[in-house]
Amino acid sequence: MDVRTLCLAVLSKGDASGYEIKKAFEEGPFSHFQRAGFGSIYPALSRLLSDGMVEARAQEQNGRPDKKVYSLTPSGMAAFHHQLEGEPEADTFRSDFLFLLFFAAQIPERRVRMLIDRRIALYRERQRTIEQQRADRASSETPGDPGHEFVAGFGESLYRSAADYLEANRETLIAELRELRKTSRVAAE
Amino acid sequence: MDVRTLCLAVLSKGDASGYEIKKAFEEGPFSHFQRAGFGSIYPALSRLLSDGMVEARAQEQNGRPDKKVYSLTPSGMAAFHHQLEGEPEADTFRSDFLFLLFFAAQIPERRVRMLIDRRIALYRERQRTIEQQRADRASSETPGDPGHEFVAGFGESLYRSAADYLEANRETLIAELRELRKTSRVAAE
DNA sequence: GCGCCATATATCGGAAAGATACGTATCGGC
DNA sequence: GCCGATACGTATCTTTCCGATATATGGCGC
Repeated sequence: MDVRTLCLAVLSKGDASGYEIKKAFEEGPFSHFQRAGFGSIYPALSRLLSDGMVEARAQEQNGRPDKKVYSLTPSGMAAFHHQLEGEPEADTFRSDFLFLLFFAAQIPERRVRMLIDRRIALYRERQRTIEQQRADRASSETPGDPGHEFVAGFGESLYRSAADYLEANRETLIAELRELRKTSRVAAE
Repeated sequence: MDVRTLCLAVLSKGDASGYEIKKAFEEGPFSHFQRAGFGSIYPALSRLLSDGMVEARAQEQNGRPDKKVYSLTPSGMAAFHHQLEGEPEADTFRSDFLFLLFFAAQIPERRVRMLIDRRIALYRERQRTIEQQRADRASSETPGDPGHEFVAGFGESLYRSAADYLEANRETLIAELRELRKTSRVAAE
């Protein structure tokens, strides 16, 4: 998904400024499976504007510089729905963490341990964040959007599995690394 | 991880040409958590070469154009190990699939069903691929590298969880979408 | 004999990301 | 009363990256 489409998606949920769109990718529900920075959002909005897919109005603010609030035009809405009809591209997953652990045999045991522990904490935190957000939505009056809930559940489930795996296999890895080091020391003699 | 480091990583496992490095990211164990295309690999190798981190020798081949086989220099090996000491950047996960499902309420039921079914098949296939590769390694003489096995196990486990979640929640999602459509029809009357 | 696929190197253009610049306002601590 | 951190807000610049493309050859099936 290119950043233009992502902007259309955010705007389909309500008007927003460039800054607010960025926040949607930092904190909102999108944050777990899409992202975009200022370097992509502002050029995307300019182009959407000149293509007539969004409209902008300057909103005065006391003190702060004007906010440019963008809203979807009918043409932009149509373009967004057209994008929803296309075939999804393959997911991308990139992990420096797994890259490092792949070379665990070249890393001191203490550091391996620390890397894994930190990662478990991170995954647990993400898991709890999603749980919390879902609980908040569940307690509010409006029934949650089924798609939103399904996606949130997917994320929650994956973070839990990831943390579970790390917890379950951490000691085995450490033990195997020790064994390996012992063997290679013997071989070197 | 920038592509230069990724090239060093592949070369640390043995000499290779640019084409072979690409294949390592398409089929090898790296493929599940890092990737790189020709457009990044060749420039990266040129720069590593001029920085003295790799050496190249042309290997003649009958018919085919010469293969340029790169190998790590001591300086390149040092740079690689230095990279292993740095703090890993945050993982990136991007999914058009989840993006689409987030907007499931705007998508026809048949298509939602198809998208999920295809995705389950994809995850199961990936899961089985890793299982197969691990089984092959287990049956060979050489004991697997603990880091490699740990990372492979992580991937296998995640693909399984992802497929399990989709299977377990597919019908619930569809039912909720039907309910939603019924309600909004009633509301429109 | 034709097209397609695998091997193989290399570049180009566009998209994207991170860093940075430029500004204002608030809030807490010292 | 001042300083730094944080939040709000728009925008560009440079590096990096990726997909498409160009160029070549050989094998295989049809």
